[in-house]
Amino acid sequence: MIDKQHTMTHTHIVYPEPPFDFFKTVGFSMYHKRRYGGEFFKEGIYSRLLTLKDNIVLVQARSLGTVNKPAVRIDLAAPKLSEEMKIFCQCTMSRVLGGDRSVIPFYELALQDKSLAPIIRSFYGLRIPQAPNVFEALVTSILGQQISNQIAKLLRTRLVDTLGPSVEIAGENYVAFPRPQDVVDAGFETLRKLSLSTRKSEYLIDLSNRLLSDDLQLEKMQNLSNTDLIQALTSFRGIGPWTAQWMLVRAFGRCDGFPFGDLALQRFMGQLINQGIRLGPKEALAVSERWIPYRSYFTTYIFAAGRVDGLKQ
DNA sequence: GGCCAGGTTCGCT
DNA sequence: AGCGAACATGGC
Repeated sequence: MIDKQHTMTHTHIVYPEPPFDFFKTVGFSMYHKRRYGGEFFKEGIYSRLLTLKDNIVLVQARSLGTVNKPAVRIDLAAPKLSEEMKIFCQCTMSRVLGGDRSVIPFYELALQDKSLAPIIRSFYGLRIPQAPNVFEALVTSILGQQISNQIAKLLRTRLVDTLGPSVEIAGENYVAFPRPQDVVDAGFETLRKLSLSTRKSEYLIDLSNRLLSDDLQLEKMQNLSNTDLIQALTSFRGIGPWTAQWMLVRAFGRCDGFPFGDLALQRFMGQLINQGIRLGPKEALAVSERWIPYRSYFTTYIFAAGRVDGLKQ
């Protein structure tokens, strides 16, 4: 599977806290597709290229256990694999698979809620999959602003295919999510040619330049409170309340993010508790108070349910 | 065929 | 402060 002659490899097994459903979590992350952006899923193996500076590592994860006795085998392969990279990949994959945040406190709260209990049972073991880094999460969210989910996917795949570093391993081609430098190198015209709007192209290049010049140090924001984090994120051009809330959920590992401005979220909540009539942002926010401080989980679970078939259980 | 889909900024009134 | 335009495609 991996060409061992030209690569260094490393294997380890992680044991997430149960319940952990590998397939539901990966499926949710990838919309149950074989390929989604820089994520690949084939024959039970979830693959991704992770980048740190100039290093590129192929990471492959597969389930060895069950939902209640979870075990995940992680295989790394790269031309050169330092201890630093091994640790980086291990930490990153743990977040990507949502293994670092327990669902149990959320279940205790949600199972008391009659409207939510069936969804919890249907998606038992689903965790919150996170982007490997804040940059990828931000770019993905900016691409998804305003336009339909389908178009967002199209733009994302085009961006990854065109700008992302790629490697071929054992006859299989893998593409990594573009790094800030890749976006800057591509330039405005290239982004426009991918059908990104003038605004989105500007946002992405601006964001990448700030990251490269150390003007903006996203990972340092980890220490901020939710309120301060929202404040910090929305002070940048192209990041509004919707994007900032999704960052809490998808990038910063916060348990109580709630993108109340999201049209799909409002629709799903309307189906859940308002006879199918979409809630307004203020109503959604008011209703959500009963799920504090676990609204990132609520958001993930209601999207999982809503994507399948409305909210029909 | 028209309208709406997983927002946000900016430049007009 | 309040409004409309901007990226493309598919489903109803």
